Amino acid sequence: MSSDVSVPQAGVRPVDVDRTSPVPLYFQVATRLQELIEKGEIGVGARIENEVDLAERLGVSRPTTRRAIQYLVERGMLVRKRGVGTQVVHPKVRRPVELSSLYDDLVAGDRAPRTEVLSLEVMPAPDTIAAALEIAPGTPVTWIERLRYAGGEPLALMHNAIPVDVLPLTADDLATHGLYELLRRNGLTPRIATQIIGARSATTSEAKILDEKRGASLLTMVRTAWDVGGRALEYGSHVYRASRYSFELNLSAG
Amino acid sequence: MSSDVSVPQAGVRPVDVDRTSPVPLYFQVATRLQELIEKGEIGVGARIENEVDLAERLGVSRPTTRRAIQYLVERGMLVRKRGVGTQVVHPKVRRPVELSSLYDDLVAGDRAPRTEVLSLEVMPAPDTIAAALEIAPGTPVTWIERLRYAGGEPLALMHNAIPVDVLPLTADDLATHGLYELLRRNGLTPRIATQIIGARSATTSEAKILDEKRGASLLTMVRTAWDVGGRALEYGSHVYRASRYSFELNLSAG
DNA sequence: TCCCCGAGTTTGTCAGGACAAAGTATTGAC
DNA sequence: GTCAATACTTTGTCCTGACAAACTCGGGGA
Repeated sequence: MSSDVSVPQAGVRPVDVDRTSPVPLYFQVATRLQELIEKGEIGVGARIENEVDLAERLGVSRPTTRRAIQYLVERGMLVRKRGVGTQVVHPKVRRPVELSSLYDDLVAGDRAPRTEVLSLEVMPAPDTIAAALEIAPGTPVTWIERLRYAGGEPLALMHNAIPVDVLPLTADDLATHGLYELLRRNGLTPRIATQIIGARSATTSEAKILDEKRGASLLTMVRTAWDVGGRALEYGSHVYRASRYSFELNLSAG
Repeated sequence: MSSDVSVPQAGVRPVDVDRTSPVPLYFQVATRLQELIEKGEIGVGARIENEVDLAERLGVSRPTTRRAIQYLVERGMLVRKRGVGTQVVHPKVRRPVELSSLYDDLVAGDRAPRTEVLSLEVMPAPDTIAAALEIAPGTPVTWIERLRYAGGEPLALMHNAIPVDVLPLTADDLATHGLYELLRRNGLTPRIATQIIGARSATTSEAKILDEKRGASLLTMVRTAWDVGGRALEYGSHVYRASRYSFELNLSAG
């Protein structure tokens, strides 16, 4: 096999682990390996040393080494095959990162984002929103309408509903902070969300607000986010100018 | 704590594991636990038995039990806290499942899908496609144009490019099998993909093919998929009728 | 009554050993 | 020379044992 030539055994220098440190040994090993991989010192496609030898040289047990490797395998940096060995995968294929967090970071990437709170009121939840949030219809929610700008242009019209017993909100808060930032600051961590992305033509009023022609294509996104306890934190129904915005996602299988 | 009342200890019947089976013990235990949780026999929020007792009653070692529990923790069904125990999380919060695989399963869900191959030819890759696939411009690729129906109506117009040295394709193959099915059958497993979802208005010819009015909103999706080795397998540029289709995604954070 | 401290519980980390299973490379027979 | 059986390498599974760290809860002291 010619591939053997291009798959050199990569070594990890021995003296590495610090047994006085409070950070677990397996994590120290994993971090060390990750560094070597990211610096390119182990090279894409290279086989790393086998578990047994690596454990011996680092002075830790095989289960500890194994756990370190497993950690990196789960993060998508390594691939193991029984009877073969453990290889470094291509950087392009890494990042099992769940998904681009939300939407803010996308606009924040290059263009100066700005958010204008058009309205904010507490009202009883209508049926559709109550259903999405899995709360009783009529439960008081804070209903927010915001207009997001990027690069001086309107980008998105966002509607959100947050149950008041989840978090009371004021317009001042939202003027300076993102909704998710406010949630997190109050100990409310969204864990999963379901999104539906679609498209439709702009209504006359939407077109006016977003500075588009009537009938222009809009991207729509409806989302509900839950925390660890399964409590719905937020419902959102947003429309984006398709001419200025798109969703980018990285998915990983297996 | 009143929560103790609502958090009963849930038991797992002892005789369960089959040591003659080729399926690993930890997996047998994990499967058993998962069944109990999904059937609701352990109830949301309930604490499961502690590792040590569970291991003893099942007749396996603690590491094995631990691994089984860990497996379910990683899948988002359980949450552990040191000094506290292991709890069943709310079903809504489960499913760190990466993402709905692709598109096929969505239409396959309820409506009878059908695919018509409009054209298939081998041609040198134009610059944009070559760039997306990270191959040299002019490298021969199979260029496919397909029309997907669901429930008797046209749903999407799909364009794909697959490098011929990745997989040679024929129209017959594609008439009866999905593109990803063909890839997988040939040992080509897409591992990650980047997608960009946007929207725009239909051109006249698109509107005609898709049975829409001119200027109707279309969902657009551009995707490149790579295998474990970082080799680009497929480039796709698809348009969907926004009136009949939307993307649903479940994302999970941290 | 309130607070702090310690005992008990439960998960987290780590070691060392043993065998099984899958893949690769070598050897041997034809 | 080709092919199949064998030996070897490497990861996968499983065990026993031990101690540490985080959390809960009850008792004792101020």
